[in-house]
Amino acid sequence: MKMNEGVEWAVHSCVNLCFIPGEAVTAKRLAAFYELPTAYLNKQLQALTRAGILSSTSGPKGGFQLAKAPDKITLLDVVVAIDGSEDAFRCTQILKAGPGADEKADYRKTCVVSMSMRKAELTYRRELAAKTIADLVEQVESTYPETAENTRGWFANLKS
Amino acid sequence: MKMNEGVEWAVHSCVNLCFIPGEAVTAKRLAAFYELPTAYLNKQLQALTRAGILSSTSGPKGGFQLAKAPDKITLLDVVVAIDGSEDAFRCTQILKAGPGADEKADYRKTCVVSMSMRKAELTYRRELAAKTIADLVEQVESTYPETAENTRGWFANLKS
DNA sequence: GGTGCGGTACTCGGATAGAGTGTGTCCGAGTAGTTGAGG
DNA sequence: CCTCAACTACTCGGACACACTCTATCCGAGTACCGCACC
Repeated sequence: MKMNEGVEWAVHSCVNLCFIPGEAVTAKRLAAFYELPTAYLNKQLQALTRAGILSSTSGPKGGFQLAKAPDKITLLDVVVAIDGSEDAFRCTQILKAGPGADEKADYRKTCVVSMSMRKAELTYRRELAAKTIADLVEQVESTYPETAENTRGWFANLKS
Repeated sequence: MKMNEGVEWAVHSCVNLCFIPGEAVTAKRLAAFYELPTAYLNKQLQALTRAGILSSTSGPKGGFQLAKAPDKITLLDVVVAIDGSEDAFRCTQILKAGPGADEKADYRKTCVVSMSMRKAELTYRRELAAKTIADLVEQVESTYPETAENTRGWFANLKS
């Protein structure tokens, strides 16, 4: 059960975008910040764009920026955008192949195994949904006060 | 983020083994119950054995049986045995490549992104750890009272 | 000098290879029961 | 008739192919800016 590696990049990039509001930042610069492969990060940002989390602009002066307020973007949104919305536990309804099975039953809802696994995942998703990008930014700013300014400065210098 | 498919088989098999206590059941019979590929289910049962959840016996009259009391086997135990104990979210500490990074810092513990993801996973694992195989068996017996006897009967008939 | 048009440089976007892991299968290692010969 | 040993049949256990998804990359589609010709 491994999550897509791009989720980490995506979340960090969203946080960084919060430090540079009202400006389109290219995938190239976002990638340079963490020394990531540009093309691959671009792919993740595309996924975020498709999900409506970012908005993208082509051409010179183009790039990505947040499409929504940071407090409206949850960690779950980002995870789903990159990693898909499917549950980790896939109930294949093996009970249907068992003896005495009800062909019409939806065992994803009645099987106690499936229910337990789903319940656990639900708490997981709920936890992720409770955390927004704005929360993360706030946490960073209170714990590492210089980070915001440093990041802004770094991106400003790279511009030249 | 997809979990190993074998987890579903493993949990169901553990539950079935609870219905047939004190007897070694072969992978072949367990597989036949749900029409699963025998060799592959065997592989999962091996993993459960390595984890100390099942005990195995070779030769005729051999097979698998629970190595512990059902109320000492949690869903988390089974998931870890089959799917591994690694966290789904892998913090690669990309902050280390960023500007102003502390080379000695362990960002798995200080990075707010990593912390949030880990916290969510922790609630997930806690939920799984709170549910035992015995709980599932009890749930089945109270919801579908005839299942236990039917299962026992099915395995008894197959023996011939 | 002002205006409009074409070229250029730069960006995102999707289509395309390569690597790693999950999925499925096969044959060898080990053991209990059976059967046969010998005492 | 009893004992023992070899054989057989059956099981687990790990090694071996196959397929799919994640990882990584490249080239084409689209756009703002710049420069030049024309009015």
